[in-house]
Amino acid sequence: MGVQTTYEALAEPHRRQILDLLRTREHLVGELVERLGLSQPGVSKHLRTLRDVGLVDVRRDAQRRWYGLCPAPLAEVDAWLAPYRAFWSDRLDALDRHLEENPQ
Amino acid sequence: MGVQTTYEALAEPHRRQILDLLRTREHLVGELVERLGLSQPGVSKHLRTLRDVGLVDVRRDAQRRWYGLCPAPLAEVDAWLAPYRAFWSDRLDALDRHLEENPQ
DNA sequence: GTCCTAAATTCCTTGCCAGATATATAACCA
DNA sequence: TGGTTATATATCTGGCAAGGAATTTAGGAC
Repeated sequence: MGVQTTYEALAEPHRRQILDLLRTREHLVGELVERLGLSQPGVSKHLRTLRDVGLVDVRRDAQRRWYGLCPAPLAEVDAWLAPYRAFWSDRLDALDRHLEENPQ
Repeated sequence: MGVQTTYEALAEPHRRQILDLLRTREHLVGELVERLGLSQPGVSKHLRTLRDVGLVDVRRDAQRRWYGLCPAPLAEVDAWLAPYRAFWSDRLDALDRHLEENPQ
């Protein structure tokens, strides 16, 4: 139940922030709590959401849990974005041409 | 008020569907209503949301409104995604596994 | 003017999400 | 054993988003 798609998971700013942190290295829940300034249950709930959509995985270490990034679902978003990318790369090309043809 | 970020706008499947349709050509509200199977006010409200975050613009034509794509905000998402892209360019197999486990 | 069409806005309901507090689980240590 | 640490879950609440029906706005045709 609840958040089911990668897009929904990314809609929440704190969850994007968590992913940004996990991109550099694995983090403990407590570390994320400190960084985000949220309550511990709040962070745990976001991590649960991210895990449910496959953006994150857990490694147990005694009482601790190391959370790490699972980038695969982001590739799906990237694939959706792909046909749009042609759009603004075209426009940037047009801008480049315009600037070349109209030097300052 | 309401939806304020591109990410939130993209979280709603109907809105992504609208963008996909506008990618090919401009559309009238009525055309989108037919394609989406939503009520006319429902579609108008999604279009309002998309316009508020700058993903769409309108061209008036008598009583009609032609809606067109504004891809610029998607470039922002693409920029956020960029550092993650390095992750799966190494591991395209991870994407394959993910898509196999989550078929559409 | 009246009628018709296209789209936006208003109003209302329903459902769900984010957040906090409190409690539970579980592993370590003395 | 009891106490402490780390994290998860339960419960509650406020707010807001999505949807439809009804209404309003605005333009065009007659």
